[in-house]
Amino acid sequence: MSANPFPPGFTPKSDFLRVLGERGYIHQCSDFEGLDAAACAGTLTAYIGFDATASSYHVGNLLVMMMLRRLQQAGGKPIVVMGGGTTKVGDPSGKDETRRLLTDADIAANIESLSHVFAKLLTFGEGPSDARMIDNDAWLSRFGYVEFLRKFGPHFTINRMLSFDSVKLRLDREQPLSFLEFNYMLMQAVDFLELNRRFGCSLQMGGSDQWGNIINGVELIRRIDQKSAFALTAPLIATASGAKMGKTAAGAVWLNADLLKPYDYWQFWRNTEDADVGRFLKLYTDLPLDEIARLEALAGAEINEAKKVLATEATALIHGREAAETAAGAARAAFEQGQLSSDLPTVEIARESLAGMSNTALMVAAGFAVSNGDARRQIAGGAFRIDGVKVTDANAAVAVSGSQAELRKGNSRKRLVIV
RNA sequence: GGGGGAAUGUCCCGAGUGGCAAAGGGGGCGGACUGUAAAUCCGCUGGCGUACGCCUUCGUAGGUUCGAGUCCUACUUCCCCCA
Repeated sequence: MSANPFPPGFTPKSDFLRVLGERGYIHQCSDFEGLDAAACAGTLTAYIGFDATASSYHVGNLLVMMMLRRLQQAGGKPIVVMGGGTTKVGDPSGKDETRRLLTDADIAANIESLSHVFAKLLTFGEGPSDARMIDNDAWLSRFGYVEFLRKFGPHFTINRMLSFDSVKLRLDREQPLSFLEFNYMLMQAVDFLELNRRFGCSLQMGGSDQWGNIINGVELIRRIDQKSAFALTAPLIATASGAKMGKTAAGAVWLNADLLKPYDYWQFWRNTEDADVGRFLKLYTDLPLDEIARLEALAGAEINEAKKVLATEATALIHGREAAETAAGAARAAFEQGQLSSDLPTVEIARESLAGMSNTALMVAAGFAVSNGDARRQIAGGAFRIDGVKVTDANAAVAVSGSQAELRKGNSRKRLVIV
């Protein structure tokens, strides 16, 4: 059981805080008592801001998305703020160098591609606890420079801004922090103020690296409107062996299906470390806690059953129940029955081009190697199999006679080749 | 304004006397062992070529040299001291 995230003597009365606490989402809160009272008093409206710097989110972003889902499940109203405006400036938190500036067109394209995942996790609409999505460019771009400075500048001191981790990290590493980025925290604070006024949004959530940014918003609301608002952050999730969540060989574990196939997404969860299964079930699935407790208690090789449940449930949330079952079935056929499954991710190669193709080229084509040299080294290390037969000669022609074959790299990465 | 230092393999940290594809970690990948896990041990970790090999890399741009990560000049960014 995870440690009690609440201060001594505090027991939440609201479903929202109780569930977040039980399932392990809570790292820090500006005022547990006040937030709990607000959650009990009526519909709690909370927001999380999301960057639009890439075309897909990855599992590292999933945690806070789940917090919005929990809020809605508890009767609250979630607001997704797309950072169309803030992305024009760039959040320095957690980055050790300045990102290249994105064009407005890039940002618009990213937002389009990013929005879909929220529809999977939240119910949108006009009802009291329906989710809303809003782009902060709507208000941030309206301000003139002098107007912005006069309105909000007096409420921030450089002394304090310099003390925030996002700034200190950059300074300590002797990396430049541009004035542009330095302004990011003001913009995020203004977001919170604006949402508080428009929708009565009184809570901002985020990752633990957002604490400083969120607190700035809480204080701005108190100073300008004399109202109370709250900050709540989630812990940084790492695996039991300390690796950051969501980084694998192939890069980030993307949530968009065009960047990472549901099958591979399922595999990601299937390969969870034993020690993380219970924690991840609580965070990344909707299964009830007693069911999770049962799964978590499985010992030895039986814990694999829990991992399959985790994989299927987590995949169903993002890619739908059907895709999750398909992925589970493909894995069952490929791993447990040793059969070819047409549901494995496939690589299609024309018969003519296969004729003279070397094993090296095939491995690159399958996405198992990033370069020919990499493929050669992998083959030398015995990493590559075709239909279970280890490939030994990197330069030999591919030995595939039928119309399809199973490619395998390492113990667990599989692809189907269709000729 | 003056003086002194720093920037290294585009994942991170970090050695580096003019001969360097560049020590060592971490991370990652692969092999063995397993349960598609962890731990442990071993191997790999710039690109192209079957290969003697070729190409591109040490903040940016020039220069000296047969040869430059290493020396010189200018620039960019950061740190420290003096004013």
